[in-house]
Amino acid sequence: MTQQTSPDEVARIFDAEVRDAGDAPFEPSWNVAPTDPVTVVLQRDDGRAVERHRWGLVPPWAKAVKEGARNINARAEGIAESPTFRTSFRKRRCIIPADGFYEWQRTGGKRRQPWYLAPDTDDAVLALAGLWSVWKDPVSGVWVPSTTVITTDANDDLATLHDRMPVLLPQDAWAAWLDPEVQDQGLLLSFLRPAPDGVLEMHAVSTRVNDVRNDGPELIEALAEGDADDAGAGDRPAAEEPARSTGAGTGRRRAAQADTEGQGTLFD
DNA sequence: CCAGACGTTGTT
DNA sequence: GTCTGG
DNA sequence: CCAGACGTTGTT
DNA sequence: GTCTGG
Repeated sequence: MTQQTSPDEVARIFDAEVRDAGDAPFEPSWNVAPTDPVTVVLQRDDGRAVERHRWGLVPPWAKAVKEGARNINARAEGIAESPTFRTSFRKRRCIIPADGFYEWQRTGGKRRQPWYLAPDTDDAVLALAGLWSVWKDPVSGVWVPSTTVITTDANDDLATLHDRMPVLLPQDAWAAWLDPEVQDQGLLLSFLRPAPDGVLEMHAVSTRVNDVRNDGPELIEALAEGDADDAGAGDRPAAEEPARSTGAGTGRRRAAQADTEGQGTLFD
């Protein structure tokens, strides 16, 4: 996924407060990879918080943090029963604010063609449905917050790329999803369905995104027409010093007003 | 009772 | 932590 | 998700 | 083929 929106901006959009920014400082990213820190929105006792969690849910019984790597996604089907996810589904739901996400298309050959998907409404932030947990490292005693992205069937827009997609929560579902007091599993599960068609724009991008060492706004640039099989940089080594764009105009978005309006229209 | 799993993706 | 398999 | 490793002994 | 790292 991509996360360019700053925690402060996310806090405005979701009516939350930034917490725990120190542990995993925010950097805009166009290539958020498993085990990387991700910005999440969740409900604490004293209000909504924007935090940074490790991507890949580490269950409480894990012996090592790496065990979370397998849990980067949680299938919506069975999420209420699975030992790894059910407690989080009942008590620790969150939203992962993403500017866009990637899907890899199997082309028949070995190469996987990445596509970038983002709201067709400029300035909207996607609200990916997620779960979170905390795990205490038995060796160091350090508490590690972690998160997972819930997936469901792909909608028709994505069907040619892949058969799954992240769950996108419409704005009118945010409050119930984040509220740990809400226990109506039927209601919660009803949110976990494919997004309506037409809310996402998609275009093929360079295979540079396939290497986690690459990052920067160039990763989401559309390939020229007919270049879908282009190697990009997938068969070349990643840059030794990957670009972290600090250029003007990146990592910023316009007023939250526009964001919330955009989001509000996504599922009308 | 203890040991071992606990997950998703995609491929065959 | 909790469930399943043996 | 994709990329990259997948191994030991011994030497510098 | 399968696992680990990011």
